[in-house]
Amino acid sequence: MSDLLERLRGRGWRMTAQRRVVAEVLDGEHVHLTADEVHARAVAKLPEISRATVYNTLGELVSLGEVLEVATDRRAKRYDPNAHRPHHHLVCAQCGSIRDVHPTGNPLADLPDSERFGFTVSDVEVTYRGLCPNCTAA
Amino acid sequence: MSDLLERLRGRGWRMTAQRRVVAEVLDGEHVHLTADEVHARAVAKLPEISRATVYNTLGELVSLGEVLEVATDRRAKRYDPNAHRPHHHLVCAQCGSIRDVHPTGNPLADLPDSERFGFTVSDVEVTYRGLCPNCTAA
DNA sequence: ATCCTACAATAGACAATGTCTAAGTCAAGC
DNA sequence: GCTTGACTTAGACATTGTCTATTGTAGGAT
Repeated sequence: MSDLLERLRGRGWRMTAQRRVVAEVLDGEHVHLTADEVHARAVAKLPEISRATVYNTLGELVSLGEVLEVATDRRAKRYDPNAHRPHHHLVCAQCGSIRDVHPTGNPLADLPDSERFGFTVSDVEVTYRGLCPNCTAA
Repeated sequence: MSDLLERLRGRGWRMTAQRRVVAEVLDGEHVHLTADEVHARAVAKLPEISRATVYNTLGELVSLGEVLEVATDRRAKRYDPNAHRPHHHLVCAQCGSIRDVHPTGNPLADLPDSERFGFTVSDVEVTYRGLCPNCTAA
């Protein structure tokens, strides 16, 4: 994730303790935290960080294309640091846990012109839903 | 949509003016209203209907499988009365307008076991994003 | 090493969407 | 036409996110 910090510095980002902490929290595979979860973990490392700063920083990371926003359910947006490898999501309908998945096939090719209604289609997002192993057992 | 009212009566629904109005508002193809939009249109027909009733009724229709919830963007949930014909959505990234689409292919078959992480996968939701004809022109 | 200044962080008010509760109302069966 | 329990209502409350005015500070200039 220090790669990330380097990249951001190269883009003229001013490096602050708050931004470093947010970037650290968002490190790893299959990480999909809500803004509030990011805030909670950031506070653990830097108690005086404010909610607004976390929201601002997340918004900046999204604008810069370093983090993806995922809206898999009706609740809070989640932030996915795995922005540089295209993927889709598998969501547990019960507990909300999320995994990154890489289906075969190309859904963009599956949308015929007659179904495009004159839109310029640029992107597609696939969300699989089901029960995770824990919730299946219960 | 009177089909719908009949089906609901058959399931023991008490028929009220409020529920009838909500069902009427949700009639048609490519209809994807937010709860507030449903409320606004319902008020036009029945001025004293309350917000809570609209939310309750929408929730009941979703539970009964007569209406789908669609969360295409970070904003309000939308309600899709086209619940009995499986379909996906094409969303304008600029203005948020939505069309129902029917892609070829079967994305469920495109998720190998090795990418299921022990989940029991039951459903898949595909959201295409792009610019609608209006927003492309602008 | 210290100073400046524009950019960043803060607290908290505000906004949008959705949920809950207590009390009153009414559809439908008797 | 009663009765009753399901339905509706108004508005308080909860959650998530945004904005603003003020204070602080990173990093270049001196």
